[in-house]
Amino acid sequence: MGTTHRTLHNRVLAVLGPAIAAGEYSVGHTFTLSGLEQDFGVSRTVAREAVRVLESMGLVVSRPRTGVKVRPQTQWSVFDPQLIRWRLAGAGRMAQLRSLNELRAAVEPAAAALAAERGSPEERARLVDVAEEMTRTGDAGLLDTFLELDVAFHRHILDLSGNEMFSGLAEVVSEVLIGRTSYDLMPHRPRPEALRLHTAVARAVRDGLPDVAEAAMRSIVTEVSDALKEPGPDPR
Amino acid sequence: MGTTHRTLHNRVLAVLGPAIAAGEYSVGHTFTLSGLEQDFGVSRTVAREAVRVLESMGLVVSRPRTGVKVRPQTQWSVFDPQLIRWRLAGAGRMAQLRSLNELRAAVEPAAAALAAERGSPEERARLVDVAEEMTRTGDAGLLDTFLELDVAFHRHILDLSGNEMFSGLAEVVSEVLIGRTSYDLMPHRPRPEALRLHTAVARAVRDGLPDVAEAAMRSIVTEVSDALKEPGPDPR
DNA sequence: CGGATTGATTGGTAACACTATTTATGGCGG
DNA sequence: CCGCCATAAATAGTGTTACCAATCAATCCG
Repeated sequence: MGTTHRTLHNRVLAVLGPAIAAGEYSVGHTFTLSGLEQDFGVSRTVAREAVRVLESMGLVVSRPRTGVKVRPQTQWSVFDPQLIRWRLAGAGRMAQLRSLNELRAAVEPAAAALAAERGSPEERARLVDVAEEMTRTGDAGLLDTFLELDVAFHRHILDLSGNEMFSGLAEVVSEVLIGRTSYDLMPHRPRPEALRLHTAVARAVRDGLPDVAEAAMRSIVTEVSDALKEPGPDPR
Repeated sequence: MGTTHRTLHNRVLAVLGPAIAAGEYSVGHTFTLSGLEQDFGVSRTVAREAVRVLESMGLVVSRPRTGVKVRPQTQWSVFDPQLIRWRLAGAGRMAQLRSLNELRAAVEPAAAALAAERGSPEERARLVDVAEEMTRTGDAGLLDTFLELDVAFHRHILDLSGNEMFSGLAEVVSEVLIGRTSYDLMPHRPRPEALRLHTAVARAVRDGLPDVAEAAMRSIVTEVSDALKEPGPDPR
């Protein structure tokens, strides 16, 4: 958790951001700079810098005479990686995971298709290696290593898509995969079907078959979102 | 063009941001705060606030003794609406439009499917009204009104999806639609096929048919991306 | 009821001390 | 004479304080 608390305003953000993101302050609640100065024991400059960042994320607006007002969620920059992290860390975690998974379900199949069309042959071939390694570690029950490979697999496809916006989701997808396992939303042993599908995606990408890659990836992500719809951690 | 130049640091951002986003400063180029103070004729505080915002978008890093360094594009928050606007305004316009369209092609069909499942019957029905109005104005050749309706149509579907991240793309999709017409990347008269498809999406959503809505929307967005792939009238 | 007043709060400037980091220096051992 | 490491100096961001200007919601008064 080496979150960069290098500067003072980042330390203020690390407290204020998650609190606002978690809805601990009602929409319309207003802070004052002097209030923030006192609460955090920082100078005006630092408080202002923190507010500027929150403002650029759409979490608050700052106006003279009014103060720093919390905006409704609909105005937030919901794709900001920092905001996503704050929400994953706090109360909105499940809601955030759900919407992120719906996003994945939409984006990753498209990314797989593009990856099959673009990307160098070597890089596409490397994907098969990762998939096979996943099968090995999955069968062996090496969960930590498996997670790392899973993350690498999905990130690689997003990068191969050649679309910077898809690549930009890699970080977020990683956090979803990690968060999912650490909150027991995953079967403790990877399902054979899932492993088979990952290999299918990899081979289709390697062989330059966009439609096949897209379909296989769609199976992966919809299977996952079905699992998330079920109430709690899987019994049995 | 009412971009909020209310504050001084926003005016600095309005110049610095687009310049960096357009790649006018090579990766690794370093500014100094005192340099920015002089170039823009602002105080240190203002320069620092601008840098803080750029930093939170991943465009630069600020370190002691080193200065404010431009980061490689792979580190940028490519979903930040502000950054997207800057790129659409400048040199990276076509590239940005292309990646945004690929994103739309992935997201909007999924959003249409979700909209058919969720959302109140009244709101879903309203979509049909918009589609029919589009057909009327389209046939009549009222291009400005048609664009407004088109924007409203797509925004409405993204909102009805009930996924805040999809809704969060509404602003961006609007800018794509607007930018597309204002840069002559669209037929000057809406194609009858496109009008028919919009109506088909609307009816499927109203009738609660996710698969039909998804398929029809997919036809819309892939048709558009095909149009973008063609060389087209080179602007400028 | 409408327009002027006012005071709370952010916006902006300036000057200075602190701290981190790079670069240069110098001394020491080989 | 060379190489290496410790140390000092230079430099740029970081943080603090104080003060004044601009804004605007609320209030007061004609």
